[in-house]
Amino acid sequence: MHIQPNSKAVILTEIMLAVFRLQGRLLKKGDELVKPLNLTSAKWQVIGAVALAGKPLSAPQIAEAMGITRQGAQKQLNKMEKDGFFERCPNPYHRSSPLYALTERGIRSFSDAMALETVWAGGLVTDLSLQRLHEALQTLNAIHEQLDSPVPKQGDR
Amino acid sequence: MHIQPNSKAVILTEIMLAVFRLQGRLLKKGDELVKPLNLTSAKWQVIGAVALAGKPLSAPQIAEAMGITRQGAQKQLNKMEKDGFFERCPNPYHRSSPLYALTERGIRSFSDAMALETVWAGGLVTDLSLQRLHEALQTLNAIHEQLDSPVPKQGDR
DNA sequence: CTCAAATTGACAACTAGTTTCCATAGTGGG
DNA sequence: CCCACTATGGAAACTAGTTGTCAATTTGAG
Repeated sequence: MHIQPNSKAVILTEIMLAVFRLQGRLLKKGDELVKPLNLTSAKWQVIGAVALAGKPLSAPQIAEAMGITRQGAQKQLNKMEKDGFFERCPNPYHRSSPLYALTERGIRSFSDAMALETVWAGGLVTDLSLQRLHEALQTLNAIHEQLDSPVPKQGDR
Repeated sequence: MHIQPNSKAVILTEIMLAVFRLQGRLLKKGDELVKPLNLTSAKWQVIGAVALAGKPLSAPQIAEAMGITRQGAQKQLNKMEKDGFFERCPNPYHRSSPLYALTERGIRSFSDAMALETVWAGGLVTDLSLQRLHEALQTLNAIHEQLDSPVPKQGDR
């Protein structure tokens, strides 16, 4: 192989592969972690989006917060409302688009999950410095921003 | 909020969220990138696994290389064989588990995709230093290893 | 007010992966 | 050789997301 080991493109490719592997791992770990709470990683993320907002949100708002499509979020919400994690309440700004509020059960699930996650995450990174973690986070966010910017798409208003 | 902003657990949580966001973005970008080649990110990864191995592989070997389940890889392979990217050839070590070899078309798709990706990746990271990218990669891999370590697997050959 | 555009929810079909179960093929120990 | 065990492929049901279509609601320009 004659690939230059210091080429940015090559490193970026390796970062991409690392991101894919990590994502799979993290989802699986998350599923294990919150299984005792009758949650999955996906449901946990939905609950987290509303919990962190601190107020009921509409389905499209939740989708935006999670970075998934409106329909994807709606699907989860329909199931999770049926399962008692959320309840619909009237949206003063849009009669036919209800806000989803966490029920007692939903709130309890979120704080239980957060507690589990804090313990797990704290034990995971014992031999990585805070500095290193910070820099990695910044680098990932920088890549994400560059991914967003160069394709303005055709959506100019 | 009394969360310590410098707590490792908090940073790790943010890294996890960044990984999720990035993964979604990268898959979408990958789909766009290889769409002209009649590929998707998933198919591209399967082709890449075999191409990088440099020799035909069995379905379970491909699954392992990709970090997905045997059945997941098998599904892609069944479709991609039908679409002419792979052809089965006899496995001297296992009569009923064929090796999957890239066809001419598969080889061409891989090199076309790699060319597109190199151009794209090289243009993406203009304002990140090689050093930063390297460190981020190492950090991600370190996290991945720590995720893996408590659950050792069995199984070569 | 009215009509066009945008937003929204429901639904269907699809991609890509998972788990589970089954039948068969290969392997090694007795 | 035989028998238990493992590896494999196939199929089905499932999770979680996507795109696309449709009808109804909401909004805003004129």
